[in-house]
Amino acid sequence: MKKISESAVRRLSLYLRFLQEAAATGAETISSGELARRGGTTSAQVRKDLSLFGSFGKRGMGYSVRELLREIRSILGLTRPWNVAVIGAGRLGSALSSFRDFEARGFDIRAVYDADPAKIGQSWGGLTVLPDEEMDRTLREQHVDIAILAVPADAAQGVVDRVVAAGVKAVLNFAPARLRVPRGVTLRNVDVTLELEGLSFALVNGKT
Amino acid sequence: MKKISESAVRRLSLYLRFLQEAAATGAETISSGELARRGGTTSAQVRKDLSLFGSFGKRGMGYSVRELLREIRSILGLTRPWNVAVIGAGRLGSALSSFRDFEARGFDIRAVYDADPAKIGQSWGGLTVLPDEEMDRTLREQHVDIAILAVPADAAQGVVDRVVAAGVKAVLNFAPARLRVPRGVTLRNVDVTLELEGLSFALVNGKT
DNA sequence: CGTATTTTGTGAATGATTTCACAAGCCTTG
DNA sequence: CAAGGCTTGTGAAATCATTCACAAAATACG
Repeated sequence: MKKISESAVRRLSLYLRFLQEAAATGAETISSGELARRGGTTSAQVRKDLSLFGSFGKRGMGYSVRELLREIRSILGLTRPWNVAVIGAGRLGSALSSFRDFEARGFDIRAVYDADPAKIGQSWGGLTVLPDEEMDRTLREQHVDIAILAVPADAAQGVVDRVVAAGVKAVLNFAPARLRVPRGVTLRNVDVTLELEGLSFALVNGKT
Repeated sequence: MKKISESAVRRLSLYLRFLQEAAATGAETISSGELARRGGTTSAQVRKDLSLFGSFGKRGMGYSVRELLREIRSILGLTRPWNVAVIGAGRLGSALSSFRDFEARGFDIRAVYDADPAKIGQSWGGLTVLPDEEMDRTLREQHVDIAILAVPADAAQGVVDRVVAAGVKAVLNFAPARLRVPRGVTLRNVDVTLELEGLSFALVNGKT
């Protein structure tokens, strides 16, 4: 299979969102031009992205919203639900655990962990904060696929090592730290400080 | 001036972090190879990134940690503090407002706003949640440079229009929505759902 | 002082991604 | 059912980003 760039996957995810919006308004079909307009890209880009996976459109007509929704969901692996755990029950972990949007998209938060005894046992919308000693066992038991790390930077590498040992194959890291994971485990970082510094650069350079 | 890619700026931001770590351990110099190792890139990439802005190293010796720190901070516009406002006092806004790391890096959170009367007046670490009607006036008064949007997706475009009208030139958007901003305003998105879907794709495709 | 060693800075080469441009397909209309 | 008008799918071209490879500069050391 061809190599798919990260940016292409990001755009597919965006197209999926636009398709859902279009479906909500009752649209039956949508053109690459319309998807491009909403995504701030070009129609050729949209068609190229889709062509990496097949031919889903009808010439002259565009794409069937329903069909393309189904295809992109399938490409992105969103036809099955994923089990997610949030590690770290601080303010950020709390915010992420309560984000109802995730459930709607098939990311089921199965557990929240923390090392702080004061936090353990607290209940958040049906979830109880578990002590981190139970992490290793329960991550396996619940077949957790994705771990979201909302822990301090200096704890992050230790935590990621443990979740990987417990069979987790995908990690979304919010700690401002560069983590090492073995081959076969996918890591993505959300680094707010980096984003702010990017904005700072843009401000002093007058770029858009 | 040459065009600087977004990824180059991201890497500079990372190098900055590594330099701070190195400085903390008392290191006087650092090589491109060492920076590359920590950043998961190559030494040639590091040198190329730096060469976009000047020649900061000594052949045979590497870079002076102190000097390169100063240079990168200057490149990224981090020699002055920036005024930041957080819009939306939900859980995410709360988490962001309390993130002490920002202050340390020169991003001063000057105000938090919300539209919900129940939240207004609450005090968080020296900041009082202000009603959104005061936004337009106080953003200007406080010379806010950067707005962090932590509001629901369907409110985001309206909010961004208002902060732009109030003179804000950089926006960090956490809402899962594609926003339109005029030329001269920089927008960055942090979209957790997109990241999760990227992980989902990796899981079903066995990619790293 | 000269040689060995290290590491930078940077053109040239390679690789990846985006844009262009157009033939081919599908629908509508008369 | 033929002509006209859209819109797709995709090679080719162009642009953008990364890696290579090496001369030049700096130090260390005998």
